[in-house]
Amino acid sequence: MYAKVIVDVAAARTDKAFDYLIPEELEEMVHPGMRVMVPFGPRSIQGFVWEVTEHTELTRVKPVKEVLDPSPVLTGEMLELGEWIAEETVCFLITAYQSMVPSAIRAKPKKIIRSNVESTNLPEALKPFFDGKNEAAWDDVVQTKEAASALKQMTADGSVMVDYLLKDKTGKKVTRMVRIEGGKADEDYSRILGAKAVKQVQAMNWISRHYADKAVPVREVQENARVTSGVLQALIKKGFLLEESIEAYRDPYQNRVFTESERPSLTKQQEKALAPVQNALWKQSYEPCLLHGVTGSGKTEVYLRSIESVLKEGKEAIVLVPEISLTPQMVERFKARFGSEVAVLHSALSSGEKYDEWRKIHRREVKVVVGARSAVFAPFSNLGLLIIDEEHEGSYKQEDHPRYHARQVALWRGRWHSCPVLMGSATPSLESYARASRNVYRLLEMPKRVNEAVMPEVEVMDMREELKKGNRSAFSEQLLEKMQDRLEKKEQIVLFLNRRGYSTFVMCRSCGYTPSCPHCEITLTYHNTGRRLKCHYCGYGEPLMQTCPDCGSEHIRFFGTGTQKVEEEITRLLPEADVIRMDVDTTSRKGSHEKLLDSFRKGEADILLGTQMIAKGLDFPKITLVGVLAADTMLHLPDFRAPERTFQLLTQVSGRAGRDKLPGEVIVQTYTPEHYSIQHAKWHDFHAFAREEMVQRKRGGYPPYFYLTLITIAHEDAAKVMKTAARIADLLRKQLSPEARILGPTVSPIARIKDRYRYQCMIKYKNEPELIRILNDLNAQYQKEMAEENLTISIDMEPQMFM
DNA sequence: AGCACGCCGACT
DNA sequence: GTCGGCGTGCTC
Repeated sequence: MYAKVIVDVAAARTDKAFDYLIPEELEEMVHPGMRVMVPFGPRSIQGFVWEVTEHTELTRVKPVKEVLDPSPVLTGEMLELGEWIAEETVCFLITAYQSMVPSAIRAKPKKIIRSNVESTNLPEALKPFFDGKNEAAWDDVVQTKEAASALKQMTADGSVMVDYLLKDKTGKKVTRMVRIEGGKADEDYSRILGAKAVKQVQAMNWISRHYADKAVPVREVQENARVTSGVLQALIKKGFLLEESIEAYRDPYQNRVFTESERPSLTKQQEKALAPVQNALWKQSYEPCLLHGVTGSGKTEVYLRSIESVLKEGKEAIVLVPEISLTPQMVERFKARFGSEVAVLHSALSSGEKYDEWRKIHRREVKVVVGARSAVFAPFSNLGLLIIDEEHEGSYKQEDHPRYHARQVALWRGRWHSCPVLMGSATPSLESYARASRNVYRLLEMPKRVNEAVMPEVEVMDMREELKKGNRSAFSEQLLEKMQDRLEKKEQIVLFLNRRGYSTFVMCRSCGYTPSCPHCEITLTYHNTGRRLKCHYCGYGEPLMQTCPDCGSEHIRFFGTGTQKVEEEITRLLPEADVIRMDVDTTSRKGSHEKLLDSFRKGEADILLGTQMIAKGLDFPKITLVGVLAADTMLHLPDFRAPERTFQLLTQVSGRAGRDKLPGEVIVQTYTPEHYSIQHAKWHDFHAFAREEMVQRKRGGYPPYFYLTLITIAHEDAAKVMKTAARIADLLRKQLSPEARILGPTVSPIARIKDRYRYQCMIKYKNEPELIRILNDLNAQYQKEMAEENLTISIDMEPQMFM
């Protein structure tokens, strides 16, 4: 028997299956989807078994060395899905497979040297590394020239061997347990053990009273029977106790109690949305559904009910949620309803915790997974439903290899399992909305809020007028007045500003000099903490200059407003208000995000001021005023989705207000009040916005009318980048059909990052069956330059970002 | 991606 | 003469 193995070497030339002989003694143990160690050239590496066959075309095959898994880590479905992802996103197969398993099982083999020479006979240069043992770490030895050269000689004459030690990164946590040896329970221990063994008797009595016939964690006995581990050890030795260990899971939620709140009854519109999903589930048919429900319409309850149906069918469900809205509140709702049947996967978990959650899924111990993007790969084999909450979110697209879109993966899996895929949003992406309009997806609408709550009143403030009145602050008069009003009424305020730091940039008033990053083509942002200028792309920082380095002037001015500056301004204008600021600078520490929100919920602050991250999921009844300080910050970015993102953001943010009994009010400050994104958001009119935006998309040749592919070329040498980009554009024009539009090459919106110049080409197309092949050829053609000269050509199918 | 093989310049 | 520089090519 032979195994076709995808080896763990992410390179163009190794991006295929390699054949290995399965030794007879391993024949029963090797199955597709398992990891194996195989010899590869002079070394030994890991790979995934892709297929087990009886034949090979080759005459010389090496044998599989070791099987790493007792059961496959990749199911047959995953193996096939990986192929699809590799093809669709133009990446290596191994890259696709690696992204499907938790990082903890991506074991890194450690290279070690074994010597078969007496340690005293070793060359002087090597002695310190072996330190009397016959093993040394390869990485340490090759650090110095002398040692490396001595090693080389010894390898040549066979007196040392290089070996690979597979370090178990998984670190399964075990709990030590004891149980009473059969037939020995309930005896008179003080008689058997003797009156002198007080502690041993104490331990046995406690165990027989509480755990007569089952195992108990050692720690529990120690704590409750007040004995030390030595006592238990003695009992094990005497044969009164049996020692065993069970695998423990690190449960990040172990200290929380989730109480099932009352299950709300469904509204008419919720029932209407739920029915088609249930039908598809019962009929076992693939059915993509777009659930368009306004903020506060109760989408989550529809998700919960459809999952209930899935569980009743004995099937499994995946719920995808954007990383930032995967808050404890969100998790709580699922844990409360489905208890221990839920696993949670998100980036805040340690790699060990992620691995534990993954194992629960792998072992079929849970039936529901709630998680961010990569949770779409949860290894269920009997899926009944996939849910994508906030379907429009750009973060579902992975920005590095493999550049997959979780929504596309979810649809693929839905088709594989013949089950419904439920995509929900208050502001669907135009791509999905267009598909729903053409009946490719089933459109489910929930236009009303639950509890008869009304949509908040949105007022648009023209900041140009404020400027004319001489108001240079971040707040319009109206907003400030209303803030004062809420403070008096003890209601809460949310202020949104999509810009962290203190100010956008600083400029010399005398000569106009603006400091920019020496490594990236981007102006530096001023941060008040530490009075430093920072680059938001590479992290470079420098102290704020006292005088202009160009002209020596002392007149340095701050332009633009960031969250830090607004915070300062609030303290000045409304000294009685308590403010919580939330942005990447205040939430970088683990758990701080949660802590800040918690304290706001408890009413410990009046104002929550934050960036993007506060736009979603906040559901606090006392918020009655939402202020968007600068609605047009994202409107003028060089991205065709800018209007869409602005509309989505305004809708999401204003959805935070008036979710309970108290009516909400929203104030949107802008310099372009007439813009359609802002106007339609004001009237909560998604359909009108979509209609108008579709016209723009058609005119510009953008999705959903055209598909896009973005090719970015980067290198330290600007001339080389330009030349290569031009050649690539040329090549594409020659090979693609005349219907395809190739734009560029042009300088990327960020022309240089970390000292590398960037150019890009964009392909707009409707139907190019040869495109993938052409892109693969392109990769092959430049493979050498990419490997040797640090040239990068990155191919992004259906990009979400254009920077 | 590694890693060895191989063919040319400066050293004991 | 040899050590070691890194170009070239292969890995079942």
